[in-house]
Amino acid sequence: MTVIAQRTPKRHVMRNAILDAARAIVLRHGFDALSMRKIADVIGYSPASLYLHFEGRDAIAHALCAEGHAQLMDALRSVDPAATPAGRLTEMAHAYVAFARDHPQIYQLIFMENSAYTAAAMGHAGSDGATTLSMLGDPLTALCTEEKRPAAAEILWAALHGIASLSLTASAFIGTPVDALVDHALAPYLANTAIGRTARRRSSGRSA
Amino acid sequence: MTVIAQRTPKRHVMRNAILDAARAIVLRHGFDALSMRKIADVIGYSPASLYLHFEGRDAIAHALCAEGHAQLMDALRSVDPAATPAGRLTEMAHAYVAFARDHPQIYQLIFMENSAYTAAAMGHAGSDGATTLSMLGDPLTALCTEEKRPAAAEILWAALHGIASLSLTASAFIGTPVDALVDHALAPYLANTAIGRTARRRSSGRSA
DNA sequence: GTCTATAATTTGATAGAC
DNA sequence: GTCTATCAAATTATAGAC
Repeated sequence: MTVIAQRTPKRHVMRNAILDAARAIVLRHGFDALSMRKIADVIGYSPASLYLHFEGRDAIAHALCAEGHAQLMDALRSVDPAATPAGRLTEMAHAYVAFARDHPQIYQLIFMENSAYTAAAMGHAGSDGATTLSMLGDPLTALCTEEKRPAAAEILWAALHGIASLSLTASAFIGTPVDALVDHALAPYLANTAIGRTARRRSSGRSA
Repeated sequence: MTVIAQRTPKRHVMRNAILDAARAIVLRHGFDALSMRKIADVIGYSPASLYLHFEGRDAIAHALCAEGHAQLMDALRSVDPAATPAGRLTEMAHAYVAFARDHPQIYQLIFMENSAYTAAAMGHAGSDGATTLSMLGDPLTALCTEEKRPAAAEILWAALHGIASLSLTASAFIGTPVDALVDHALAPYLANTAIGRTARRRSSGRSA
């Protein structure tokens, strides 16, 4: 932690510069537009230099996946831990689709591209072992029987992903507001927790 | 219909040959692998000839979208029209996810690539005006109040798409069988139609 | 560590002969 | 309608100088 850690001082700096540039390109023009040359241009290095820090384009994509997933986990973690399980679940669900709406290219990279990228995102699983499923499973522990919880988390995740994902590719055909869809997906879990009204209030007061 | 229709006899033939080749490439190696040259190689024509029949790669992709969506509509239409609304809804939902499982590259092209391709698929909307939403809405007419039907169709579609889509990219993280997830998504609509047992039976007896 | 230079491909698309 | 030939560009990745 004192001397050894400084053995390669600039390694992280350069790596981060590459990832910053890559992230910017993906955010602006989508993942297909990501290339080694464009990254090199952005950071003012030659393309050859990138290979000193990453094996290739795919390794950078994998890193972006892990990073994006961690970002999503942070968003889910930002819910008020003092709230009731039902409240936390509601917050989390809305935060999930909001993340997809606010970072569509990242969301698409992580969950809509292919199973390798999804695995790169979930496999790494943040700095701890958190995944979308475990995050949703947490507030569900109080709302489901022990037995039904794993399946419940997957069911809810699938519902939220369906909403988030269709809102990116098929928004022209979805007339119902996204937050109303989310509230509907949550309804079975909140049936008699008297938080229905809260959920309904959230639906109205949301913007970009 | 007699003379005029024969004015351009081979037009459709060539067009179909191109689409057949394009479809084969997408099915085998995914949409990213689709290029004008590869199509030309497959059909034994020069790349230049393709431009006589399609504006470019994107036009071919659009045609594949429309075709793929029509194929999905056919799958949904193949449910027994004599069955009860609840039965038809159940059949349709399972047919939907089965289509995604059996034609993952096509499903991804239509619903997971971008909104332009989704619009190209849904906008065309088969030979009639059918879309995923209207197909699901049909059996729902008998199971929902008139008012709730449009939203119900979108909610169900989102749930099914979430299941289908995650089963393609995140299957490693989904432990619950796909058909069980579908049955769960259907449950609210089938609450008291006594078809729950039928749905449960379907879940066990499915294969590729 | 970084650069220059470049190899080796692949791409979409077009001009013009036939 | 189809082909040959080709353009103009982009891509990943590497070799070797510094």
